[in-house]
Amino acid sequence: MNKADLHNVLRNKGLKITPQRIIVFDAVVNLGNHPSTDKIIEHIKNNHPNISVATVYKILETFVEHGILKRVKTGKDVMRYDYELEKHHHLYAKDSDRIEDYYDADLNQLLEKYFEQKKIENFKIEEMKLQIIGKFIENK
Amino acid sequence: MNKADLHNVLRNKGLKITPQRIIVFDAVVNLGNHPSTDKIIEHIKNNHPNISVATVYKILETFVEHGILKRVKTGKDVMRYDYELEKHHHLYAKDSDRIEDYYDADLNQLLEKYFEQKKIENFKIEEMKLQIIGKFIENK
DNA sequence: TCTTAAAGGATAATGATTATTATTTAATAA
DNA sequence: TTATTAAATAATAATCATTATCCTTTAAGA
Repeated sequence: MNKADLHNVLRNKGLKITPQRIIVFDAVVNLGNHPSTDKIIEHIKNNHPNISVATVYKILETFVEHGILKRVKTGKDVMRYDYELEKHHHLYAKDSDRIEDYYDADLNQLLEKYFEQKKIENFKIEEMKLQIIGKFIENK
Repeated sequence: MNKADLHNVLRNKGLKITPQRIIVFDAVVNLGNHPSTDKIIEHIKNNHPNISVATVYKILETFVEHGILKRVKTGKDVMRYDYELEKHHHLYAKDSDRIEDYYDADLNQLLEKYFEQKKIENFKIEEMKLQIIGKFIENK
């Protein structure tokens, strides 16, 4: 999902293409992904002060309903949003509360193969997400 | 972590062993694990109506700080608690919002082996949690 | 027991989210 | 291009979970 796709997706779903929706989507993208509601609202307040907070909440809700964004959760108490729909996992550092996407086709394949053999009783797998918890190492 | 251990853990951490703490811990265990704050408070209200809600919040916070409980997050908006400290993953059904623990030593080994070879740049792995999303199949 | 720091209880305050309702607007067709 | 209308937005009030405050009680150790 990128900015250009948004138009089409909204149209296909029968949702109106409004400036507010574009602005909210841009905000999530510009904030580098995984922003919290706070961050999104703050960003929009700065750049488009005439958009109502209630509208932002409603748009986020609409986007999640229609699969345009996903909600991500960490151990902390805030909701965060993710616009990348391509299959990926998350690197998460508790101390800094930082999240990064982690793409790894080999890993996906490994997991899929594994669960083709090893069936889980009474459960049909649709999707798998690995949360890799640790520390980011800053290189000086 | 089981009920019997709680005493020792509290004592070792220099935390006081209070009836309220025991009751909150029991509530989480009795609720079958992964209960939401709501469920915990409701359960305690029914069985011990003289415990303050604020106290329950404070105890949950204390338990998380000291690793006695962990917070679990789903895609939904509520906080849930997990007392099982043994390494495990989660089966999660979006529709019913149900979570089950999933133990799989082979899987743990597979993942560990995989990441021994495949290093992630600038990241030191401490822990991995697989969230397996899908549907529970009820058998009639 | 006595002492004291820690913990609990009650309630107010906070703050994020949701609901409400009037107004505006995007989309469609005439 | 304009008119129509359902959908979307804005503003604000209401809600509700969580946190803070402050006073009282209690667990733990001397």
